[in-house]
Amino acid sequence: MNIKDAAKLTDLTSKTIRYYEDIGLVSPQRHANGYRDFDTKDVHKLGFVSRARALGFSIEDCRTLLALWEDENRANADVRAVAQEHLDLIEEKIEKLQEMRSTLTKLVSECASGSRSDCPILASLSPS
Amino acid sequence: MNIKDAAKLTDLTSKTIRYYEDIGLVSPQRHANGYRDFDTKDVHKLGFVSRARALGFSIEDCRTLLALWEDENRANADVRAVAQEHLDLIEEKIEKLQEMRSTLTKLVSECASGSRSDCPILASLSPS
DNA sequence: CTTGACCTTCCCATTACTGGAAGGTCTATA
DNA sequence: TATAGACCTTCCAGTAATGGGAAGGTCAAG
Repeated sequence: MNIKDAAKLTDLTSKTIRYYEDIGLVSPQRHANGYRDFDTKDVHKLGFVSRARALGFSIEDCRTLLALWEDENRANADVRAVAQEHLDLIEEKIEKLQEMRSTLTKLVSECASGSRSDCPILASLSPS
Repeated sequence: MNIKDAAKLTDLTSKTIRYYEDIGLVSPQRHANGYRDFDTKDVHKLGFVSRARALGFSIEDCRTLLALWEDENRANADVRAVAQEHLDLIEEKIEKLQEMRSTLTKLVSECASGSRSDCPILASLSPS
């Protein structure tokens, strides 16, 4: 299967798939003309990575998860550890963003309601 | 004032300040020996940017906000618009992250509780 | 006069791609 | 058979916002 078809099946772009080959996530065969030839296994791997990325896993996490996926003797705990670590990162990001949101929401609403000429948003950013 | 002192006053690093000069956010004078010389106004600008960055504003947002800050005739609505747009972005990110969190939390807990050999996390990433 | 803490510029690395140029290949149609 | 256009290839550069580190200049203290 050519790259575009593989891309369609995995919700990736051809560009991205080439990049994934560059960094060693997949290694499709080549046709005589040099075109990449993706088999079922390649497509499954790409789909796996695509879904993991959609859950926010980093490429390196994906690499690890792929290896675990292909490892008959893996321990579930190893997979769980990767996911848990990622989850912790997500929690952190959410908290940080919620803090920003809280501050900004307040400033924006103050700025909206006041008809005065000084802007609460700029004021909060200005040196005290 | 030398760069390190400006950095300390603004919670930035010297590296970051040099970068901000590169991209035109500040333009400190130079001493005869070539060292940057930050005056009060430079430091205020850097502090402004530092605080805006801490609220998640992009560098380009910071550039816009700085310009508005220095514009005597600015309209509050302009500032509010920048902040509101940023706020919308933050909301989006939070929602996306919360979705990821919800999915991952479920998978991790399933993986933790089950003593079976198939891993729910890997299973959810595998091709259907 | 030397040490160590600064300062400078410059270039490379990061993350996960995306865009584009230059050129080769395949297939269908005129 | 010629050609259009839809693919494919590689390679190079750019993104955001820094961080790391090399190579070298400067300054103040002891």
